[in-house]
Amino acid sequence: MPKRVDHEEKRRDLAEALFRIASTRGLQSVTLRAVAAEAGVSMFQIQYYFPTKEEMLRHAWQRITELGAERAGQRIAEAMRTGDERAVMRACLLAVLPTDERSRMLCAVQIAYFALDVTRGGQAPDQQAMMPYLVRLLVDQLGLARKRDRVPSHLDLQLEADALATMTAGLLSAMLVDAYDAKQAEEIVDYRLGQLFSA
Amino acid sequence: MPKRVDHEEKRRDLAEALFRIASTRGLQSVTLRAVAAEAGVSMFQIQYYFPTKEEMLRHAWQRITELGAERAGQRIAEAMRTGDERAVMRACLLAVLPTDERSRMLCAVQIAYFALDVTRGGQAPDQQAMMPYLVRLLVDQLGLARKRDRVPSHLDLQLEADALATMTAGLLSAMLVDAYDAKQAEEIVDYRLGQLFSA
DNA sequence: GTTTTTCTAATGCAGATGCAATGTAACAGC
DNA sequence: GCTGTTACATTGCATCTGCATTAGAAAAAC
Repeated sequence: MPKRVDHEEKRRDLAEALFRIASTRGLQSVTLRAVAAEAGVSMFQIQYYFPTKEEMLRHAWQRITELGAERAGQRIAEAMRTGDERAVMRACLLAVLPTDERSRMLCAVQIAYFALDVTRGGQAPDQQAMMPYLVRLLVDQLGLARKRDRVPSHLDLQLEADALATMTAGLLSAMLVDAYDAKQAEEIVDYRLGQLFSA
Repeated sequence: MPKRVDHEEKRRDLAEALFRIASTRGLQSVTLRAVAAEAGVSMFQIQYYFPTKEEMLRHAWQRITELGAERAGQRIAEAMRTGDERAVMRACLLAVLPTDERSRMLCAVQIAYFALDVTRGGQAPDQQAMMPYLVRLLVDQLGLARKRDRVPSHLDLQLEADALATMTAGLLSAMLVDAYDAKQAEEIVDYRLGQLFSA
């Protein structure tokens, strides 16, 4: 057999090129030729590794959720090791925000995919899977904190978690248009958590 | 002079056709021919009323912000007549959410434009103008409420307003993918306002 | 050396796209 | 009733799109 190539790695590289185009020129500028040029390969390779454009976009979406879950998972797992509910919740809320250039790019692309799904019948399988997971985690942590009397018992855990999760989602959008920066986002999240864990 | 036509009204009609396409098939499906077909006119009319496609998209964006501001403005003005700060804030937070089919369509289109702006250098003039305006209004209302001892004095008005505004933005996105419905959104908003105005 | 995989390079193609040119019907003012 | 402006239809065009095909070469396992 000839030059052995890791197909999955190659696909990941091509997906990165796609991200670069989508984040700087928009998802509608993602064409087979554009991705090929950005990746520095011939247009044939794109067709070689992806049977169709739709499949390329689908794979890139899968990849971006993978990267996002990886990033968030690391930070949350790290916070979980402390056993501090507030730290875990803080990690949950901040881990998905665009804090550096890399995450900013990925978030921009995610927004583009999100808009595409919203405007086309609403098939957003992974988008719908992330939010409920985040909310459930927050509810659980709040439940633990309540058991330890770290948060007041009169709180509605579900509604608190909903409020926090949606706030983070809005914060993500706002940060992408530079309405808030990373420091301000931390401040807002810490302020809210402070309210819950103080009273 | 011949058949006098209200150009602005015609442009509004064409913009509505554009919204219908963008909200059901995505913004990348908005072509001169598609808009013409959707509006039931010849393709030439599109070119006649808009010098270029870019200009058509720009006009439609301007129109959608106009419609949004109109809707929100009405509800907020109505609430302001009561003189109740909590009612005003409630109106601010709920007025921008997609509660019926019409607003849902417009919000979907807005998200599409938003994604386009985020992924293309970040020129989002009106997007950046709406959020600060909403936050300022919330800060003002909180200030009034504090003067009347309706909210605790230890609140950080700016951070509270930021938290509420971003929560609404996130709620909007979540509602578009049916993660929450209008009733749940009201519940969350009322819960949060209840916290502020009870303690 | 043979074979199989990976890739280049070139090309074609049918459809869609934005845009422009040309032709024409209607209606207001004189 | 002519004239000229306005509103519109039709057609064509260069370009780009996704997708397919072809001929061939480089490279590593056998």
